[in-house]
Amino acid sequence: MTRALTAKGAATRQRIVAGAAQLIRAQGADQVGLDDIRAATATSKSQLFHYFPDGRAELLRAVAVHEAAEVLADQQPFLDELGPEGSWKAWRDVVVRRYREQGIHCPLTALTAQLGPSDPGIRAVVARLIDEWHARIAAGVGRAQTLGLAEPSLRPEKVASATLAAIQGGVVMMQATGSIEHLEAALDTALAVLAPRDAA
Amino acid sequence: MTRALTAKGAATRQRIVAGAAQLIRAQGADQVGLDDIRAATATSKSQLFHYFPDGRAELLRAVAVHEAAEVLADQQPFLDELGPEGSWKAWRDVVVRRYREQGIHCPLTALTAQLGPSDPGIRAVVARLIDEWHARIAAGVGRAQTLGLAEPSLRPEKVASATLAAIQGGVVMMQATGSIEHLEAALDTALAVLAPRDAA
DNA sequence: ACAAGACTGGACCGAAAGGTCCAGCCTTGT
DNA sequence: ACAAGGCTGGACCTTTCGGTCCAGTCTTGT
Repeated sequence: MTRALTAKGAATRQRIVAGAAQLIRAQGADQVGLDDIRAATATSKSQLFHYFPDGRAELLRAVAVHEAAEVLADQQPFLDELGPEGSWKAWRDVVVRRYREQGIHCPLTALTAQLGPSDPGIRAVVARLIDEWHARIAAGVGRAQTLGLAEPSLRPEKVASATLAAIQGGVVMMQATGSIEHLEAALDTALAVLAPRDAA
Repeated sequence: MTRALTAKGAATRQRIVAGAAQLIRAQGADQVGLDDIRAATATSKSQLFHYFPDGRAELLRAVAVHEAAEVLADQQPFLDELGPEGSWKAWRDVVVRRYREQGIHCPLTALTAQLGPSDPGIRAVVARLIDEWHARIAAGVGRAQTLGLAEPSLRPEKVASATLAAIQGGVVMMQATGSIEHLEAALDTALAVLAPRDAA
């Protein structure tokens, strides 16, 4: 952590992480070797180990951090504006579109299921992402309640858990079946408690 | 498929599949090599390839089939008795207990995320499991409606999608955070539409 | 200008793991 | 009893892949 990185070095490191993340998103973590990353980022073996002395494991942790930040960034500004009328649908559409476009490739799933089990560090990164995501949704529920748009008796954390689980579960089902319908149905159902008249 | 298997051969094959499934459940698919399976099942390399000529890939497909059947079997008889008053809670408790006990090790997740992406055959097995599971839940919703215990306007398939997604998503969140609370909250919320007074 | 050290290229190594092969044993059907 | 062929053991091959090493180049601070 006390390494001295020049501007050039930082750029190279960033290029490696971004390139590796893209490969992993597209092909799955266990399908991507250091050689693939090396080729995709126009680097050499020694550069990989220069910037990530602990090798593959450290690089993958960096990818996890990168992807976790990306997941939240993709939902902005909608995620932090949850609360008002229409804000839920706008966010929902962003989420659904995002998963529809990237198909079966979910960075979170790739990291949790493929790397998490054998790497506590990555597990921690994903756990923090879940917590953060959960907190932001819960905050939105709270704002909706303040605005008088949601039942005051609802517990925001519980609604947030259900909503987030609907997304994650919908993605799992999409990855298995190839259909995005389950995701839409689950997310709509979870959000129905906030705007009952929108439920189908 | 037209192979001639004696009783002894079938038993050995079954032992290999069950042993491999257990290892994969405990350690993750990519952590289990043919040598581990060989050691755990007291077999030799040639036996593995005798019963699974296509090697590792074919064996993993067999494990997928085995695990998929297990997932549904574990929920019986509760799954097929969904509908009446109290049946949902009984089933919910079975599901929650099951995941609480096996912790972060979910056979479905292991297969989908670790093997599915690179093996269409396994994807198909998991897809069929999802469809079957979904259909059984939907059937239960239909029975509840017939019994007058659920809103007739509910679409059973949509409720089933939301419920199944709540389970899958809750498991993903449990694997990441280590807490089963999200799973319980999500599943309870999804089932709340069937018995509104039970919702917290 | 000139060290110090950050940066880069690529050959090389060793372990791991999937897969092959063949020789010998056991079961089955006639 | 005796082939035919399923069943088993284990040595061996081959490729992949993470990781090491070293020599050489470019940057930076003084």
